Amino acid sequence: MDRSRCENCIVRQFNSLRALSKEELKKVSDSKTSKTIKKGQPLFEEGEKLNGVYCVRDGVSKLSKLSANGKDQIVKLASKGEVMGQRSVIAEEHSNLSAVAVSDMEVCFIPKDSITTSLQKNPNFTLEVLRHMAHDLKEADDVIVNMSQKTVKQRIAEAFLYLKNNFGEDGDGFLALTLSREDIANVVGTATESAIRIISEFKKKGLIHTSGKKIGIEDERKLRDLAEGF
Amino acid sequence: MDRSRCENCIVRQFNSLRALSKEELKKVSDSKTSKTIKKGQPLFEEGEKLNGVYCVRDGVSKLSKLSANGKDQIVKLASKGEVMGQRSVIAEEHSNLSAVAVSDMEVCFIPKDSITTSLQKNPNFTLEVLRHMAHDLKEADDVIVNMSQKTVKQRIAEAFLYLKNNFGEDGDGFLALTLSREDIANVVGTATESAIRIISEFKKKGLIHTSGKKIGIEDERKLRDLAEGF
DNA sequence: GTAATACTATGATAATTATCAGCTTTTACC
DNA sequence: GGTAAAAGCTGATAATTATCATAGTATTAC
Repeated sequence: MDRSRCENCIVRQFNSLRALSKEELKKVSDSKTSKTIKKGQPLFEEGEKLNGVYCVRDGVSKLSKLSANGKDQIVKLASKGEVMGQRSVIAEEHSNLSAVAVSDMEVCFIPKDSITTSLQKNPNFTLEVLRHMAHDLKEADDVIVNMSQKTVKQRIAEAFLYLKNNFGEDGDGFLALTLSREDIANVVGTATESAIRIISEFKKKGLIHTSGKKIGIEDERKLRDLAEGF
Repeated sequence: MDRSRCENCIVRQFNSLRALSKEELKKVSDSKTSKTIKKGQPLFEEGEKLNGVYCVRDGVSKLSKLSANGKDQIVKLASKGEVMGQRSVIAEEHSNLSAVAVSDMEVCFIPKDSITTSLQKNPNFTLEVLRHMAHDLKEADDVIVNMSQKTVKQRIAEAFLYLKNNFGEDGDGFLALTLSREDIANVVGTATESAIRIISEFKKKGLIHTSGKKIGIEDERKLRDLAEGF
């Protein structure tokens, strides 16, 4: 079985491409190109015109937006199965976000033509994309509320729980996705020093343990209570 | 001309319902009910199961989410032409937001059946809804960045500019949409007292003028500079 | 292997924002 | 039209968070 073909790609099960017909999928597969992206490399930049979407086969990318004060706000972390750049292609706008790999990645670039024609002809696919976007919008609403109503401490606690739930742990009990302290700060929207300070505090309190950049969750219950505001 | 019919409703031009066929529109119009909502009254509550969507003919509604600390975070203000509850109906989930009128409203309630059948059968409509949601998602991303990277002062300045751009001014140079100080605080995600203090400060500096609850923009340029961080 | 560079860490201090308390003004309602 | 309730306002203070400075530690490049 040729795993480089979309038809045989497991990742597809997780995203809206599964609603494509056999013929459509064949067309997509014929037009796509595979890319390997090293950790730290950009996939696309804010303001760039996207000629297609990126389907993540492996690895994780941060989607961020530069704010006026020069800091990057990470809006989302996209991993296996997620399609990046959909929003911009659908709205026919330049990208509002930058995408940079936070781990080595394997992605497929799908030119927008095959996407847009399917969007116009296959209601099932369009509806599937719509459902995904509805979900993303809900998540975005939740992020807005968390950002504006929770303290930095709560947001960091929540971020660790999020990382565990979405990316899991390695064999040694550390979070499988290792982010730099700066990236963690940019996820929760705070200064790097503040993030580091709170991480130290969590460590002292036995909520987490660390080894270099790696972070492991020690007391999930307490972390959750903290995130909820108790 | 019967203006109570969707076919003749101008508001429709602003939202995705314009992509419906004549027959679909007729069906929607036959099944919809018109409602008058007084300022302060709820349209629906967070967690409620929505059996349809609300199309705003007149007035403004706040869409908010209760946070753990008991404060309401206003995520969006919906006015003429906007469709509320779409996201929940599409995702087949309970609403993640509450909707409360911030001015007297006229809305049409459209049962979800006519929406979902059109979503399955009319790709143009689905695509139109998708485009709108893509736009909402971009706006949500922008809000996330503003919330996490800007100071309360900047966010309030921005909120006033937003109110002017989206709802305009009355004959006397006041913002057409009058929000309570508490609502303003809930839009920018701060304590009511902090919002009031900053409003007083803006007044002293000649950026705005007030009369009771009403707020008028005095120096748009300076307000914009402030919002941008200068 | 070592120098250069980026990342992590911590202290001191300043700025921002929240909270609590008390007061005045406005609004709503009988 | 009077009164209770709600909303608006201000001061004092505490808590949170950012900023600046500095130093240790890890990574990378040559």
